[in-house]
Amino acid sequence: MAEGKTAASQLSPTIKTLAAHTGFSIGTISKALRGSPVVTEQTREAILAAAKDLGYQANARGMALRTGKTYQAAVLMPLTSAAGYEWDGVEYTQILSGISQALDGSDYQLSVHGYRSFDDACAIARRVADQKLSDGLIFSGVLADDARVAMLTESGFPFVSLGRCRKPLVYAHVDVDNEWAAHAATARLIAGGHCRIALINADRRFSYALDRIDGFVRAFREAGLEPPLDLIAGGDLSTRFGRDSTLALQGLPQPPTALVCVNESTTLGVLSALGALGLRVGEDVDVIAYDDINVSAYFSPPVTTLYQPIEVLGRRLGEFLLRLMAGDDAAQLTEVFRPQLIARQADNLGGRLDRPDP
Amino acid sequence: MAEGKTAASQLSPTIKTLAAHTGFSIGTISKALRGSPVVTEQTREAILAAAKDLGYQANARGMALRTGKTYQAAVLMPLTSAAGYEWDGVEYTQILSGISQALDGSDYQLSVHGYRSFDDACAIARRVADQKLSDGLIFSGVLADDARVAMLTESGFPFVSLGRCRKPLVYAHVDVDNEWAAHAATARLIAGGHCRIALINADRRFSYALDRIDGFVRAFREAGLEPPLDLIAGGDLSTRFGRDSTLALQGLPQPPTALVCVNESTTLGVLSALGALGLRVGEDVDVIAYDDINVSAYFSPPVTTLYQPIEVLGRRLGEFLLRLMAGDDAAQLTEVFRPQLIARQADNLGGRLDRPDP
DNA sequence: TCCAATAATAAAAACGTTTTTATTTCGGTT
DNA sequence: AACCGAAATAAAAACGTTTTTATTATTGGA
Repeated sequence: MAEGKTAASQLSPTIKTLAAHTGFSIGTISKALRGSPVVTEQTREAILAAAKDLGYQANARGMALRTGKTYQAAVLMPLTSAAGYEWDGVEYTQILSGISQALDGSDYQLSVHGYRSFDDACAIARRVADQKLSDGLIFSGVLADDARVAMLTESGFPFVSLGRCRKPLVYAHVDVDNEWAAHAATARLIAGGHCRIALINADRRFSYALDRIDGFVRAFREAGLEPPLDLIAGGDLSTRFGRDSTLALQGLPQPPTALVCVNESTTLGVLSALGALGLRVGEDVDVIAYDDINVSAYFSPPVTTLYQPIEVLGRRLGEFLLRLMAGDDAAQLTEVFRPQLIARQADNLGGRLDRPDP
Repeated sequence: MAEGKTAASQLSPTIKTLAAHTGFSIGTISKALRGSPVVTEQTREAILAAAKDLGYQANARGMALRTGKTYQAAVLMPLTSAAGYEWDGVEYTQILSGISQALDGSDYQLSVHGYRSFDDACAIARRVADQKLSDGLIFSGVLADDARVAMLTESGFPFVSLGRCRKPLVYAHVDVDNEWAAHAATARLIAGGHCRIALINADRRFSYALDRIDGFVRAFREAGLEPPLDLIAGGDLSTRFGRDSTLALQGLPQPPTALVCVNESTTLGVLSALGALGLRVGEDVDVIAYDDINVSAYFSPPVTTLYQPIEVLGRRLGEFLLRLMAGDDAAQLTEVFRPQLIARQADNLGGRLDRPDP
């Protein structure tokens, strides 16, 4: 009974609604909205006014179908399903937060793909690129020889990685200067009089784990010492790993007198193990940690850290991806952050570090 | 020069490609793929074989445009931009992990929308629903009177909340039995001989903060005691808040002898403050904490917790949303989890709790 | 005064689906 | 033998855009 128009006006307005209201054709409407120079200023204004009036919002699916774009920015996120590893990957909240902020003003939506293993991550990356599930991709946990980086670089699919692989490929990335940081931490401990220093590290297949070993080794070499390679532990970055590896290391004939920890999750496990062994941090043992979620200040005692606000990295990841999708050159979109050393009491060995050199 | 077919075969195959290969019309192809009963078993098989052969994958954008669905499940995620609050919201990694797992086999993609304030969250929820940016929505941090719940319930947009509001509305939700948990923790401490018990709680506008106060108060009432309302602190759930509020409480004329902490982030701050004041946890002061990321076991000393694997809640959120989007009744999609008390040494007050009753 | 060139807009096609409507085929009735 | 109904499939329309092509109106020049 009621004419169609009435019913239609209930639904969200389309470009056709605008056409009916303004009297222009849908093509003209589209051009006006996209800012094409072929429409008169006067027409554009009329159309924009009508669009505002009716609360017109372009239908993302229509655009997506026609243009082939998805207006999605995808992130690969590690799933932490195992019980006891709940703290694993907590930094992802920060990363996603940063990316989300970067994408905020843009036309892009943030979509998250969970993966269970590296192979899983590769398969998903391939699927995203092949099926064009998104217009760009962000991921972390880069291996020294990372299949995702290789594959996506070759196919030209836009992506930004948090971390660098060890192949001479050109691609957009954000990273922390892990070699520098490990060197700084180790050198500081060596200066404090330590020579049995442990490195609680990630698994060696990760590129950043190798970087850290490099920095660790360099600090010893520069001091004229042989690096204690037996004190390098590699594993998942869980609290449990931090605890277990510390217990194992302290059971050695020549246990470490200081530890460099690769993130705060493991650091908590390290502190827990040291406490259980009756070792006082800052007196019996020194600890320096990588700081990813800025919580080390609250450990007892507070731990000296290399701090890098990870959310800032996340924001940069998002910014880079936007620029990449806008056509910028990947070679220009790289940044390596150098973390900041925040000295707290726990690596001071009872004030020894402050003691003037003899 | 080369015929069009060759070029087309490079791109991902569409329903038209299948039509050309099998000789059927695109309508029949579509019906066969969707499992419509009108096509012969024989044709279906032929079509399915061809689809497999060519690696056909339905184009999500085409489907989306035609059906009006988006095949997106959206999650509202709080952004934690302030420096010093990096640990805020770390549990979101777990939540997203759980949701992602639930969505894994489905046709739905997980998309994340960050928000900066409650009003922001409301605005985004409204936009998602109005513009149909997704087919369903998940969010947490429910207020006692939550505009999102009210708005979405009224509009009929599918959503699942982590937490319940205090209005008599029917909607899908997952929650923790916070009243029970606060009661359990408080009663345990009262049984241990405490009567000056503090509750380090979230802001009172959150529904779950009120639930916890209810349980806290009930435990005192049941013991014939007046609840110490002056010892209820409310704030953001940061580590800093845990520390600051503990320092403030311990400065009172009659400071608390025990604390119930509302999550692990604040707990770390509480422990940090107690350590700074020279108070030994488990001897001078007792602590029971809500356990959200299962890290309390590594605190020094380990803290007794009410443990609920939050990833399980996340998975249930995803499952409920899928069923809701499939047309299930929201009234049936509710679940309240009761956390598990994991007794550790730190709420024992030097063994007092284990002492047989006189 | 007329033509060509230009500007502005309209019309049509296309993206890849699903769904509705139309057509064909075939076995069974009358 | 003509017809009917059902079954299977084909054809067409539609979702909301963008882009290409076509049309109309306007201007300037000879």
